Amino acid sequence: MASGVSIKDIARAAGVTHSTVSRALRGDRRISSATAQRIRQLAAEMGYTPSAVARSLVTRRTRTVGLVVTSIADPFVPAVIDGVEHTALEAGYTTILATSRSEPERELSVVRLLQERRVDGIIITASRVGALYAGMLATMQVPVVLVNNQEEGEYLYSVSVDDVAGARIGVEHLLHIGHRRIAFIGCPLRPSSHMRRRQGYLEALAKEGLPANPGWLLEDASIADDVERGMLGMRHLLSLAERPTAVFCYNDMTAIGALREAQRQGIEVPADVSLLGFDGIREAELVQPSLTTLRQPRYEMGREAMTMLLKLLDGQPVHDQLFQPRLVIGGSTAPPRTRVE
Amino acid sequence: MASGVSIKDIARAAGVTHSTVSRALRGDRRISSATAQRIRQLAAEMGYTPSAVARSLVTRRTRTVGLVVTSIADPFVPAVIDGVEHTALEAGYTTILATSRSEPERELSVVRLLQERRVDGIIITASRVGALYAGMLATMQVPVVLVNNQEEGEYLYSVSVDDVAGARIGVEHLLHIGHRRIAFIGCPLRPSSHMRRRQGYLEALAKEGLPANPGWLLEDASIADDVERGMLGMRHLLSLAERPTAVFCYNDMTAIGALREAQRQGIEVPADVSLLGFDGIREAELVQPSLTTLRQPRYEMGREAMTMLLKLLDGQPVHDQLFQPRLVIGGSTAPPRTRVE
DNA sequence: CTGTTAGCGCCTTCAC
DNA sequence: GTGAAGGCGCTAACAG
Repeated sequence: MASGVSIKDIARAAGVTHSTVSRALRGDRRISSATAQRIRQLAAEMGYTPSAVARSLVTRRTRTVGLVVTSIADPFVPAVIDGVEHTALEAGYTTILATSRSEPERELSVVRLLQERRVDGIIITASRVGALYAGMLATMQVPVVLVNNQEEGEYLYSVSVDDVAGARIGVEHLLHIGHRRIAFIGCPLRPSSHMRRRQGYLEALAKEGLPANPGWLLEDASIADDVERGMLGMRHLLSLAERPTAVFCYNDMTAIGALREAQRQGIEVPADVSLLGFDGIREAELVQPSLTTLRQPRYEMGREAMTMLLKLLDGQPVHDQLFQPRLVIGGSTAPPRTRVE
Repeated sequence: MASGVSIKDIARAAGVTHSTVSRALRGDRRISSATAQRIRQLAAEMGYTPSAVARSLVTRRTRTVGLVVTSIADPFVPAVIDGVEHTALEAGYTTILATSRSEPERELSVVRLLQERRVDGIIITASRVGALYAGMLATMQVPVVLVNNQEEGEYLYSVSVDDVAGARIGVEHLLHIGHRRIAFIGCPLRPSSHMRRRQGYLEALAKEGLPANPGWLLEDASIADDVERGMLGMRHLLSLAERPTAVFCYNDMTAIGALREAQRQGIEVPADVSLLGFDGIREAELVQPSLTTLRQPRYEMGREAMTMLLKLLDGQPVHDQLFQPRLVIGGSTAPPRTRVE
């Protein structure tokens, strides 16, 4: 800890009480501008730095929020952090960062740590135990906002992307340019968005009167790494007698894996097979061809989560926010080479 | 803030003093295991969560470190955060994250904020005002560790990558495969590493007896965005009567910009011009062709910075660490098509 | 306008 | 083995 000098020291030097110093330093109108001036001067000279921990003890607010993310290596995460951190700082709040590595126990222990730190509120992205917080909210008096909660069930405040609509719009695009044989490489390890994107995929097919081919619906829960799951998924699809002409991938990193595998086998994208991603991460623009994808407004979602938290801390009512993803057309989708039926 | 229950409440319920509770909860051997057991039981039932802020006030340690980064959008940053955060958590420390946006004033105000929070130590990446902390270290009693400090001058503890050696090795690789006309697109906005990479570049040329062509040494301080500076730099180089056959770019994002511009003009990489990056970020592997680059062990550098901080907090002596970047050969470099002289 | 007093939740001698 | 008392640095009534 720092700067041994406290308001008492300043008080002594100024010949006043520590409460006078406290007031002067915080700009209380009741202090004569003369003494206030003198005190501020002294504080600066003596190198005084107020102690947020002492203040927090008495005000019972730390002006600190906890931000729990799965992993900073997940390309989805950084922009969310950015949105949260900027909004927090603007409001004079500090952000404590913690990673859960997508492990439920770790997520809980990290939340406990944040409680001890007496954060005023908590934001959790891709929580796998979101429902728990509804109950905990009673005991722990801090509000929790979930971003893209990954567990079905009751929970309180949330900011999410509309997975169903996104998937539907994306698959509709594929249908629109002529595809009829469309596969889906999912990610059951993120149960909530997996099911929702799957649903949007099925809805789009159904609307077109197309039956879902179960052999084209990949739901492998054994592979955590997105790129690898995309590669293996693609390898499987390409080995089928009846190949799809387009593949909707759970997210961009999965699509990148699929792309890599296709190119490795000399399959051309999009000429031989079209690829659709989800997320709109920077990497999607860098690969060749660039990915057609559904962009999540990640920065804005981070901002909104923090804004929501600020409202909750202010006692204002809030309602859940559902963000619409936007279709970004890249080079990975094109009409199928051979029209089927 | 949370959980109204304090050790006093537990004391009352257990029929002992709050000091007994304090001891029992922290496993003081002097408390009979019977009462200790009872107290722990009670604490759990009552949903007690110790207050780190109250504890910090008396112990004068927060077990918290501040981590200042330029921007989380900088692809260099996330892995460093990861290394710091993991190491911190292992040691029971919490990480407060703050971004400086590479603005010196903002960096300083953020550091002040961290001081108020009474963090035990601070880690700053790519600081532009590193030297200041040497002086401040006297007043503020918290140690500061700099990662890739971007300002020449006196400072205390640091973890850096060996820019000179990295640049030299990279350019030697270009020379080795036959290039003689090698340009450099620098980044004067990061003064320290710019100068060092420039130096390594010049040293490698000199060792080969090659004069440095000033027209091939680009030092534009007016463009902050790496990709854009790479694009414009490349455009300029391609417009020259005497074109280079290879370009060493300050970092990978700059190289990606250069690559994009070359491809836009129908110039083939590496056939027409070779490209060398620096950093070894994930994006370098995704572009076509993948970049030849110098990989910085970013995660390890984050770990080392935090480890160093822990030692400092423990009163142990530390010495600066210089990490060696590793040459990663990708598809962006090849022998020049036409041998010159 | 300024001083007095109390207490936030916890740790820590010093007694018993 | 446990209690009593004091204080970490600050804010917040309540007096004057």
